[in-house]
Amino acid sequence: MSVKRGPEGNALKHQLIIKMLSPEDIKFYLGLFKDLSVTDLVELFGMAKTRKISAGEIYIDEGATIKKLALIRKGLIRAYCIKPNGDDVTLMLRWEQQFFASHDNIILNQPSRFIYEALEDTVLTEVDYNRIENVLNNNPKLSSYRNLFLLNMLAESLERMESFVLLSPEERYLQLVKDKPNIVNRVQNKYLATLLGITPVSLSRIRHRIANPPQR
Amino acid sequence: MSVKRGPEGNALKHQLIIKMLSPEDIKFYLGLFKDLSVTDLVELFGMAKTRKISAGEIYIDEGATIKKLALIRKGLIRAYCIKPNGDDVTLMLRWEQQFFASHDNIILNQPSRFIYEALEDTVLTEVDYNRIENVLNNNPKLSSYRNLFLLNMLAESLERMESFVLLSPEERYLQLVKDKPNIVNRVQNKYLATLLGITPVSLSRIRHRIANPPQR
DNA sequence: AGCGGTAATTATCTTTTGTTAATTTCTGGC
DNA sequence: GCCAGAAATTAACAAAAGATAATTACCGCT
Repeated sequence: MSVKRGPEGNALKHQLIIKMLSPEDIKFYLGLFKDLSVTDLVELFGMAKTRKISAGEIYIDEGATIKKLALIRKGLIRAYCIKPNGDDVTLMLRWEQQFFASHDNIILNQPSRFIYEALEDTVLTEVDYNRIENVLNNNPKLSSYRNLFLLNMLAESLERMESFVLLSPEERYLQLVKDKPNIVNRVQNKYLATLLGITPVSLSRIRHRIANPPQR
Repeated sequence: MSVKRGPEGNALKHQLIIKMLSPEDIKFYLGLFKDLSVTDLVELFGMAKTRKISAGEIYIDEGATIKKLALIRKGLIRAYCIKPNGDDVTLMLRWEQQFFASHDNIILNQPSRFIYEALEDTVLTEVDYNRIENVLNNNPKLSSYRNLFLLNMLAESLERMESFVLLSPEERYLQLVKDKPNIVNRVQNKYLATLLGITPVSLSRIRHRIANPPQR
């Protein structure tokens, strides 16, 4: 009896966990992480919860300390913060098939300075980073996946940084329209403006300039 | 004989490698990586080379493809790129005890768009990332160190990004002076200006405004 | 100490952005 | 389909930044 306990226990655990992941979930994750085994997927997402957030609702509030890591299945999330003078500034937009995390909590280990709200009705899969950290550390395949994600996030962040140094506001807007036209359509201009580091009024003028090029 | 070959070979290898790392090097690295064993350090830096670059010299040129990872022991490195119109823009500054890498090569797997030059006589320890990648992947302690570094780089990059969205050019300059006064002193203003996303002329005016606040 | 080249500052002018407020357009809810 | 509130645009003005050029300050080198 005692001999079989270990394996039996594991098998049981897996069965239970697999029940929490629907077949569609498994299929979805397998599509995203092509070279991961179902076992690894279950290990990662077994303790994941699905959450629905309706448009306008706040997902992570300022001051939060829970290390949430979420994958967006449907919808759109905006991270913003409130400047001392009161107006809010968009720092990040995330949409379908993208991960995001309260980065103050996970990266800087401090209460979140940012607020994460849903701009559309949103469905996401969330895990508590504390609970998966061990799994990530001990499973080499998952470790290298985390590494890959960090590299991707870094690349994205560096690219955005470059855009501020190398491009004018107008060029940044044109780049955004070119690279993410669907997002431009889904998000209000006032949020896009602060994301680009300018005011909504200024973005409006830029759009006007683009539509009416100065003829001579 | 054949029984002892493995261990013996390893011991020999270590001895040879340790010879390449001077006692000062070992001490230096131990100070930087407090919880790494000497064995791990040797594994990482055993194949590292020391390079001296004199002020004004280029370390990595545009179009380079070698995945260099370097630790600055002394001196200061500037990464910049040349815009289509011809003027150069500083993207990054790195100095003592900091790592840097040709990030186009390592992160994006493409020829470097940037040029890395020494602004001062510089001494650095360099490794070919291809050669240490296996070591990093297979040694859990080193893996988690790499992870930590990626997180730090990400945090830094995000902070810089935030500064572009949340602060005015003047506030960015004040922040730079406050956070890195020694770097401000070591680097020419024209390089600081483009790092802040403005022109040297504009930085000069900002400095003037700060020195002569508008009295009323 | 003096020379020459570069960096930094200043000046002038143009363009762009920020700010505030008014006006128009859009949109969701009934 | 209408109405209220929000978003986007437009307007008007102030402030800041870009561009170019001239001037001044600085620095390395002999």
